[in-house]
Amino acid sequence: MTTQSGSASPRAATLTDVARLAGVSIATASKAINGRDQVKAETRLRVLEAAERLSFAPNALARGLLKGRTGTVGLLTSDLEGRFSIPVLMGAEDAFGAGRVSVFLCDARGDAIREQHHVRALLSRRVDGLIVVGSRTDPRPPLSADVPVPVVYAYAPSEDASDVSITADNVGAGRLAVEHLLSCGRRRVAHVSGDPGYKAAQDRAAGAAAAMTAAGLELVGGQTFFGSWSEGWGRGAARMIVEQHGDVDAFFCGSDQIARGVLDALRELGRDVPGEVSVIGFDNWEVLTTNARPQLTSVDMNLERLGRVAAQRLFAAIDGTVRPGVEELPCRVVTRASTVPIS
Amino acid sequence: MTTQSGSASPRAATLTDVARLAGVSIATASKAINGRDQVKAETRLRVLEAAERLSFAPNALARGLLKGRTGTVGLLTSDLEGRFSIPVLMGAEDAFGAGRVSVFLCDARGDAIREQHHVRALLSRRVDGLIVVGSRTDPRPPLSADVPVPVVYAYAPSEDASDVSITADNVGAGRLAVEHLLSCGRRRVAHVSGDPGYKAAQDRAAGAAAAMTAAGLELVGGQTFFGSWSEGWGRGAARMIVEQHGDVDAFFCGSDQIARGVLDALRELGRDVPGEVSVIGFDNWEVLTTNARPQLTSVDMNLERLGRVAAQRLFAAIDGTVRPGVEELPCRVVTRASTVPIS
DNA sequence: AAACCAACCGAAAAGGTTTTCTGAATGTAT
DNA sequence: ATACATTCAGAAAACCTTTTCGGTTGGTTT
Repeated sequence: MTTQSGSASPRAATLTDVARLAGVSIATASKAINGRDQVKAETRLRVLEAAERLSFAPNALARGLLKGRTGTVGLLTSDLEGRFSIPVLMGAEDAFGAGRVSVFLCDARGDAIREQHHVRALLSRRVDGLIVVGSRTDPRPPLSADVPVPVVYAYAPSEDASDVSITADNVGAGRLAVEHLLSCGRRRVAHVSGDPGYKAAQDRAAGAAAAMTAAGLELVGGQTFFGSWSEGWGRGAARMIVEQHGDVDAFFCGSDQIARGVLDALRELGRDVPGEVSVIGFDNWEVLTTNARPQLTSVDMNLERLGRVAAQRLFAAIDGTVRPGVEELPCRVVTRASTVPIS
Repeated sequence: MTTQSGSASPRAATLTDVARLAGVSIATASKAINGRDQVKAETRLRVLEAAERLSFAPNALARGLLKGRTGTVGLLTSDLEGRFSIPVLMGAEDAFGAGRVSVFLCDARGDAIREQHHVRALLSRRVDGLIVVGSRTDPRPPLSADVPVPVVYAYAPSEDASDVSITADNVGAGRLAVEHLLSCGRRRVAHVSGDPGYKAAQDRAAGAAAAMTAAGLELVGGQTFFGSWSEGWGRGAARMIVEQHGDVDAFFCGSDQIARGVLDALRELGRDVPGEVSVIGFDNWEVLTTNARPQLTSVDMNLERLGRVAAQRLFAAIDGTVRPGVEELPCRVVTRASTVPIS
């Protein structure tokens, strides 16, 4: 049964209504509500009561029109389903939500046309700035140059070095992971990673290799085993490596999914984790790490922090202070049962 | 090195600029741009060229102020990290993005105070409507009554039956899952589910029991085995059930995580899936289903569609047409290797 | 008593767009 | 040539808030 809404909303209360009810001019009402000091305490009280009674909410459109600042920012993501954008987005939303800023969310689905379309819409709404969130750490083409508001690129940096970009330090992360394994007393470390077409995969591998070299060691097999970001690849790679290099005593995996596969294969091969072999994953995806047997140590990219930092940089840029270039935030190792020191 | 931005953005072009450049009044410019028919073709062309040259974008604030409609809606979610909100959000974003509507995203983190705060901010920005997305199907308290714009509740319905709510048909989903297992020739179906405090768990269990009854059968153990939404519980429950009811030939799991645990346990017990036992999960979470051995059949709640429908209902409500009550959308079974007909 | 000061309030402009109504110009019918 | 219809352009109001500046009131100083 379809009905017409008899919506009992006559009209949202305006400052004029408040002023009339309080028996003052709109100028005074405005000053009273905004805490300006040109109004007597008693009058202010009267105005505030009136505002309360009418549940008055100042019209942000009118205010934005007047002040040139809207207190809104656009958050442009390329793929919401990807699990990297979400934490970044949360961090940003968090940092903004603390203040008086609201966030427009747009998903471009990796389509440049759609992205352009969204940018236009956002500019038309006079956002104060934009955050562009990518799903890979490979640099991406910048937005068309004539965007009249500050832009910050998060996770996926801009190709243009004069833009402001925030991303995760994947080289450092690779180093951290290997150093953690070494600190557990391991020496024969294999690195199983995903699609080599990802810059993140290459960076982590570079960091891992560097850390091994620094310790006077070499990765098992003398290389990184690239494949796909799947459990299946993890299983296959682990079996192959154990067969060819029986003395392997640690796996640094390029993702938690790969690590899950490695863990499964090791169990089936009768290798004890963490007794004989240590395993560390990447991404610290709770649902995978905490359900693994044993629970999985993993590298956390701190994406939420990344989002927060991006928001802060955007704030700064809106206030006119910019620090162009790519800022790489450190990752951290979250230790669980799959890596323990050799006793 | 921090620098002051020499931002080369003098000022966004306004309609006045366009009009001046085209040598017409702003009224004519407006009409030309908006396709009104009070303007000569040749004049319109001149205006459009001018607008193009200045890359003019009409100020949505001014327009919204005047027309009373802003073309924005608020999307209020209670937990972004939860994986149920995201697809709904995507569907809604999608449905809106197709038109001229932009979406404000707010995450209340399950905190009523923060929610209230966000609602106020959104109303201050004069959104045309609100979608409230929950992370569980348990009914939730409605927003405070004096919200002057239409509200649609998605996934988590409102406790107030006169509100508009869209959710997933979990009873029907339970029935579907069991019917699928029966159609594969199974008769001894066990139902392993998660936290019984979730309405979704109860609903699915009810649907499953009903389907068994309708087929003249009974669930293995005469009940649903509730526990937690984890792989660990799936493993433990499967072991227990196989021990106590050795003739079990199918598992309906309350989540894909539980199903993963069940699959692991069955493999370790030497029970062949899908040869001896069929397993069906719930949520159709790709990363879990497609990486399972064998790949996991699962019930998909179609959350993206749910988001889209919510957006459509909101559109309708904004246009004055409302259909109060809880609308339950059907789920569907996505068949993979873990369930095949007995040959 | 005159001049001055402080405290408070209100009028008005500005911000950019849409829409209505009036006005001008051109063309058509008588 | 006059009356009239038609087509197009522009002036102005409206939307709601903030802020500046001028004005009023009452009290204080010389």
